[in-house]
Amino acid sequence: MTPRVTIKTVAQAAGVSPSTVSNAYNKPDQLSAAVRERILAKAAELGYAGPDAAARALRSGKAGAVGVLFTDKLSYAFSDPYAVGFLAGLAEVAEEFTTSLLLMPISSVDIESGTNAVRQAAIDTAAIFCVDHGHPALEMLKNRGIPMVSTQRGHDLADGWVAIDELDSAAAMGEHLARLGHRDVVVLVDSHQATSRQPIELDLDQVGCDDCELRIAGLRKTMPDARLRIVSGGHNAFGSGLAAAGWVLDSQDRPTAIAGLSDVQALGAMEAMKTRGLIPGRDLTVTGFDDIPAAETAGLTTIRQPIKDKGRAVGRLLLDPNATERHLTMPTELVVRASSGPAPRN
Amino acid sequence: MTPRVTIKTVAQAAGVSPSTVSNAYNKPDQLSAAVRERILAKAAELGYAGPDAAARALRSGKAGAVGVLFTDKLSYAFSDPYAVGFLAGLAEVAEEFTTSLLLMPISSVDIESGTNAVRQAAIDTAAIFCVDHGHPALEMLKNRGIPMVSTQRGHDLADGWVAIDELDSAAAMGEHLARLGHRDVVVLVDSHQATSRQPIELDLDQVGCDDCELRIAGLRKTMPDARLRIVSGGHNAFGSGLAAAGWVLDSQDRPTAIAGLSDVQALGAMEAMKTRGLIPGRDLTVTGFDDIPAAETAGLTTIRQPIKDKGRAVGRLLLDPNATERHLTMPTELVVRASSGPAPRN
DNA sequence: TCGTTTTTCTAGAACGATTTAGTAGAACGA
DNA sequence: TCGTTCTACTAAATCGTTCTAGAAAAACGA
Repeated sequence: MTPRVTIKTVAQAAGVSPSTVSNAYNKPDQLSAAVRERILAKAAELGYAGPDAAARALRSGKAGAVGVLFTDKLSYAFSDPYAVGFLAGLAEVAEEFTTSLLLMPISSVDIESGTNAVRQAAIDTAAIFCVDHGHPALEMLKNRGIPMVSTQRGHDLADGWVAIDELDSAAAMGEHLARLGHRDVVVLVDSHQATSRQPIELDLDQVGCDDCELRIAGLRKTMPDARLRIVSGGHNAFGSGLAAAGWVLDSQDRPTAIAGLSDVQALGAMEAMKTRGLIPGRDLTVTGFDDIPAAETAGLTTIRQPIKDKGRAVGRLLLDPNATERHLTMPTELVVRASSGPAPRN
Repeated sequence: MTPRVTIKTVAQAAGVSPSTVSNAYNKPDQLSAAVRERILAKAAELGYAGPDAAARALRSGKAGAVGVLFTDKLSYAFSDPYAVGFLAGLAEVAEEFTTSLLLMPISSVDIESGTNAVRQAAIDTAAIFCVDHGHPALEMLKNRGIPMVSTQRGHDLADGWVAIDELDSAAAMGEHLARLGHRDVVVLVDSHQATSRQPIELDLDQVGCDDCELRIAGLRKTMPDARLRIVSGGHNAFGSGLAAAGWVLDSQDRPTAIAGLSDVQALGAMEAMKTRGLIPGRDLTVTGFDDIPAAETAGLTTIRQPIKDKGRAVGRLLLDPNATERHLTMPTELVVRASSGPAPRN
C-alpha cells in the first residue's frame, strides 16, 4: 500500500510549506503565480487530487452541502412529482452556490436510524421537507446548530419556513365541493398505519401528518355539515390512492366525492374508478392537491401550489446571505377540471 | 460564544476518557452498560449531538455517502422521470446500507466548476449517470481513489457498469420504423449547443453524448438507406422536444417519423403535433426511448428499459461487498403503441 | 495459589487540512 | 539613508474524532 499523497507530500516535492500549497488551491492571490504554477504541476505529477474534503470540512467547519430531510423512504419521495419539483427548485439554487444536496430519508417509523443518519451527516444547513413537528431528528439538528428551513409553517425549531396556507387552500377546495352539493366525502391521506393491501379508515387524531390535519381542518371549515371519512391505503403514492379508493368504491357505502390530499393519491383514485367503469366528474367527483403535471393531463381538479418556487425559496433562505425574509407564504389556486362535477341528487 | 461541546467535554463531565465516549457511540459492546448509560446521559445533558461528521470522516476515512454525478444541471435531472426512476432505485439500496446520496451536477459546459465540486465532495463511492467519457471529473475521482459505477458501458475509468445495449436497443427501434416503411426520420437529441428558441440540425460528429451516438448508430444499422437528420432543441426535456419538433414540422421538409432519443423529448414532439392538428401515428410517427410512466398514458411507442432496476444494481455494486458481477447488461424491449404507424406512400 | 485469559478502560498518536501570527526581504517615500 | 509598508512565504497550533497499544482489574482454570 503506497502512502497517500497529502498536502504535505506535495509541499515537500515542490519545496514549499504545506500552507503555501493550501493557498495555491484556496487563495491564489496570496502567492506568486510562478510558485502556484509549480505547485499545481507537482501536484498533478504526484496524482494529488486537491485538499481532502473531510479534512477541510473539519478544519474550516464548512461541509459544502445542504441536507434535505424527507419523511418516509427516499424511494417514495422520488415517486411523487411534487417532491421532485421541490428538489428541482432547490437544486437550481444549490448549483448557483456550488453546493451539493445531501438527501436523507428519515423514516417516521424507524425513528432511531433516521435520527442517527442526521447526526452523522456532513451538512451546513438543512431543508425540511414535510417532516412532522417533534421528530427527534429536528432537535438533533438544532443541537448541532444547523440552520433549518422548513416547508411547513410554525416549525418552531426551524429558522424559517416557506409554505402555503394549508388551511385556506383546503378550505377553497371544500367550498368548491360544497357548492357542487357534495355532503359525503372520503378524504385520502398518507399514513404508515395502512398498506395498499389493507386500507383503513382513520380517526382525525390518528392522522400523523401535520399538513394533512390542516388540510382536513380546511375542508371541514367550508363543509361544516358534510360527512368526512378519512381513509388511507398507505404511503403517499399512486398505488395507495388506487387501493384506498378501490376499497371505498367496493364498499356498500360510497361517498359522492373523493378528496385526495395529494395528486398522486387522487390519480390513483381516478384509476380505481376507471377500472370499475366509473367516470370521474360524472359518477363521482375526485379532487387532488398540488397540481403536478400529470394532473392536467388527467383532468384532475386540484389546488395548485408553486412547488418549484417553494424549492427555490428554501434554497435562497438557506444559502443566500442576502435573503432576509425568513417566512414566506406562497400563493395557491383552485384549478377546476373535469374530474369534479355536481353531486347526484337523491 | 460558548465553546463547542465535543467528545472531550463529555468525557470530562462523565469522568472517562474520550476513547470511551467514542466507544459508547460506535462500539457499545466494548464497555459496560452502566458506563455507557452514564456517558449518554451526560451527553444529552450537555446537548452533545454525537461525534462530529467531519472529524469522523477524516479519521476513519469513510464519508457515509454515495456521490451521484449527473451531466447538465441538476434541475434538468429532476425533470426527466427516467433520471428520477434511477435515483429511486439507487436510493432504495442506499437506505438499506444507511448511506446518504450526494447529488452533484457536473455541467458539460462549465467543466471547471463541476470538477471542483467533485474534488471537494465528501463521498466514498460514486454513481456516474450519463456522463460522457473523458469528462475530467471522472479522472479526478479516479485520482481520489473513489470507486465508480457507471450507467454506460466501457467507461474505462469506472470499476463497473450497469447498462443496456444502446446500439441493439436502438436497432430494434430502427427495425420497427423500417418495417413501417419510414425512410425519412428526424432524430431528436439532447445538445447544449441548441436552445428551445433556436433548434438546430447537427452533424453526427457534433453530437456530444456517447449514448446518443450509439443510439443513432443503432438506428442507422437497421435503416441503412434512410435519411436520418439529427435535430436538437436543447437540453433533454419536454420543452426541447416541443421546440425541435415544432421547428421541423413548420419547415418545408417534413419527415415521416420523429424518433426522440428520450421519452420526454418524444412527448414534447407529440405535443407539437397536437397543437398543429396532427395526430401521432396517423399523420406522423413519433417514437421515444426509456418508457417512462407518461409514455404509456400518451400511447408512445418506445424502448422500455428497467430504469429502477438499473439504479438498484448500481447501488449494489457500489455498496454491497457481496456484489461480484462488475458488469451488467439490462434487458430492453420494444413497446409498440399508437404513436407509430405506417409511412404514407407517395 | 499462581499464571493466564478476558473485560474494561486509557494515553497519545494519528487523520489532512486551514489559520493565525509572524518573519524575511523587497519596494517605497522623503 | 532610515523607517514604513507590502509581498510572499512559513511554523506551529488546531479542528474533533478514531485507532493502536497497552495497563489495571476481574475472572478463570488447574
